[in-house]
This record gives sequence, structure tokens and C-alpha cells, in this order.
Amino acid sequence: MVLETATAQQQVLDAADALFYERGVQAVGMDAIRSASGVSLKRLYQLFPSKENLIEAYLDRRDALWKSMLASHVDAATDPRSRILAVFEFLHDWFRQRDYRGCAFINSFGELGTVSPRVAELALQHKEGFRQALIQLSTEAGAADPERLADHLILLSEGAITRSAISGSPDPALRAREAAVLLLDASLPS
Amino acid sequence: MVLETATAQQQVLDAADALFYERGVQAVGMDAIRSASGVSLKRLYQLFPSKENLIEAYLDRRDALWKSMLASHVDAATDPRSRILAVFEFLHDWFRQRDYRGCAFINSFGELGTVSPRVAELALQHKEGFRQALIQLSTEAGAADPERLADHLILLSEGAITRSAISGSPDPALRAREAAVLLLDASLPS
DNA sequence: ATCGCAGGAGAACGCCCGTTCTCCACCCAC
DNA sequence: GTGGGTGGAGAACGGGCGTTCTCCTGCGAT
Repeated sequence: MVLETATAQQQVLDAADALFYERGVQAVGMDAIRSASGVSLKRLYQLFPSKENLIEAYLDRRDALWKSMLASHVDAATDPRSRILAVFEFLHDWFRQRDYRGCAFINSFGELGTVSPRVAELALQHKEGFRQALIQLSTEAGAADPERLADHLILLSEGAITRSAISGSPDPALRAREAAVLLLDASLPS
Repeated sequence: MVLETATAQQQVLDAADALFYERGVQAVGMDAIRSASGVSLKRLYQLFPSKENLIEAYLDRRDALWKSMLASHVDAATDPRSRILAVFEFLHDWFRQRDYRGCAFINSFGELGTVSPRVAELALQHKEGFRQALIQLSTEAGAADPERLADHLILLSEGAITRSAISGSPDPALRAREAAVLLLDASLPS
């Protein structure tokens, strides 16, 4: 046996993640994933029967990783207010990664949203998961209208994500945090 | 003469705009633009010597149109505060367009940002133009730190742009307006 | 009337895509 | 040892890409 199935899957997903995220889904051919992962085309296709299938797996893994990174930042804080602000510190850390290129879901949606209902659905689910997390944090902080506060915080976060990608600077996370403080002051009981 | 040069250019740009915006730049071939515009491939290539060139023209025109739509909404208001809020009413109108699919610059940046410096530059310029407009409005409204307020308003706007695209609903513009009101209350002299 | 050339239709070119197939080397059960 | 199946390398396939080229029609200037 040349390679454990589990290992081969990891290597394919690692390569797919790096390439899809850096260059976009459409610009990366299966052959590029083959040579980056070292897994033969034949095996690649028995692990992931089509490119669309591999794209789904790529997005699924991104979603899980993103959620766990967010959770670890949030859970490092105890005060409800600082748990909310931890979201923006998570974003700042994320934006500082050397290869940061925006949100994989937004980028994939831009490429395939009209043509692949599955990608559109995964993007929506990813963002909805983030929304639920913010509603939870807003509720814990005692917001009078947690959904409203959560929506406001999402707008700041998504705005920071795209502005940071285009400008190449992590600073939008700090600006978003500033604005979040103002919104919390206005929306939370002192 | 079969077609005025100016007319042919318009038809090519109209077709490019519709197709590039709907399906993304990479997914649309020159042949699709040819048949949608009715302009022969030969003429198309003497009007725009390469696809990259046509993409630039597409983005340039989007930028000009976007700026003029924004300006006409803003200029319909006289009170400095409502001129700022007019930005979000402009967004709401935009999001309600049947074919709304997010910001062409964000989408193109996601597709080509790493591979085409020109596209990355045009995206940055477009967003910087928006930022300058918001700084101007914030200054006119008497903000103590106009750049700071403008950055906060940008985050809300960009967030609304992507959330509206992914969710398919124009509501994020209303949420963004709500949050903008809170930020204005906190940042402008009463 | 004839020349010249702009412009249309679409084939041609070289390349890359996603996917499948061929061929061959290897390794385990018997 | 031998058979069978797994998996590697890479060619093959059908199609689309951006771009250029060929061929032909039609019209304005001389």
C-alpha cells in the first residue's frame, strides 16, 4: 500500500485548500492538485468523484476550521462584552496571515454562485452559522434585540473581511472593533 | 459602414457588462461576448486588443456608473446627516435590482486579484473612491474624526453588499442604515 | 469598371480543462 | 509461483479557451 486512504485524502485537501484559496476555484485544474498533492489522478478521482465534489469538501473543511478558530478566540474571554470583541481580534489575527485573500465562501460564491446551487448554499450556510454565533453572544451580553445587534456586527465583520482583502492591510479589523464598541455602547445595558 | 465604431463599442461593453457581472469574468469567453453583442470577433479585437483590456473597460464603466448613481442619491438630500444616510438608500435600491450579484470589483478581485495586478489596482481604486466620498460627507456633517467615521460607514456598506449578494435579500441595506444611525449618533455633534 | 480595403462568418491554432482509459509494476492470498 | 487486483504514470478524449487567419462580400474612390 503506497499511501493510507486517510493520508491521501488529507494531502489532496491540503493541496486543494492552498490552491483554490490562492488562485480561485476555476483557475485551478485537477492536474495542479494532482502534482501539488502527489496523489495520482486515478486515486484523486476515487477519493473525490468530481471537481465539484472536491470543492464542496474544500469549503466544508474551511467552514469547520474557521468556526473552531473563532470559537477558540471567543472562549478565551469570559466577560460577555469582551467575548463579542474577541470576534474582531480573531479577524485581526486572520487578516495578518501571509496568504490572507478574503473569505473563501465569498470568493467561491462570486465565481460559481450563479452556476452552482451547492456552492451558493454552502456560502449561505457558512454565513448563517456565523450569524447564529453572534446572536448567541449578543443574547449572553443581554442585548435588548440580539438579532439586530448580531446583524450589525456581521456587517462590520464582513466589511472588514473584504476591505482587508482588497487593501492588503489587517487594519480594517481594528476599525471594525472600534465601531463595534460604539454599537455595543448603544445597544447593551450599561 | 455596418456599425459606427462608437455604437459597436457600446454594444460590446453592454454585453460584457451583463455577462461578466452575471457569470464572472473567467467563465465568459470572448465568443459569448461576440454573439451577445452582435459584433464580429475581428472588430471586437480591434476595439479591445485583449480580454484583459476589455475587463478593464468593463470595470471602468462600472466604476463611473456606480459613482454617478451614488452621487444622484446623495445629492437628492440636503441635510448633511441625511446625505450620509442616502448612501444606504442607494445601496437598498441597488440590492433590489433583479440581477444584483454583489460588487463587480470584489468579485473580479476574488477571481483575478492574485494573478492580475491591474484588476487588483482597479478594485483598490474603486473602493478608495468610495472612501473619499464618505470622508467628504463625514466632514460636511461635522464629524470630529471624519476618516474614522468614513471607515466605519464603509465597513457597514461593504458588509451589506456581500451579505445581500449571498442571502439574495436587500434587507442588509436597512440593517446597515440602522447601524449607521447609531454610529452617527455617537460620532456627530448633536 | 475596377481597385482596394473594411468588415463579416467562421475555421484554425495551440493550449488547458475535467474526466477516462491504457499499460505496466507491484504485492498479497493461495 | 501464479493470479488478481490495486495503484502509479501518463496518454487520450472531447470540448472550450484567447487569439489569429482565411476567405468572401460589398461598397466608396478613382
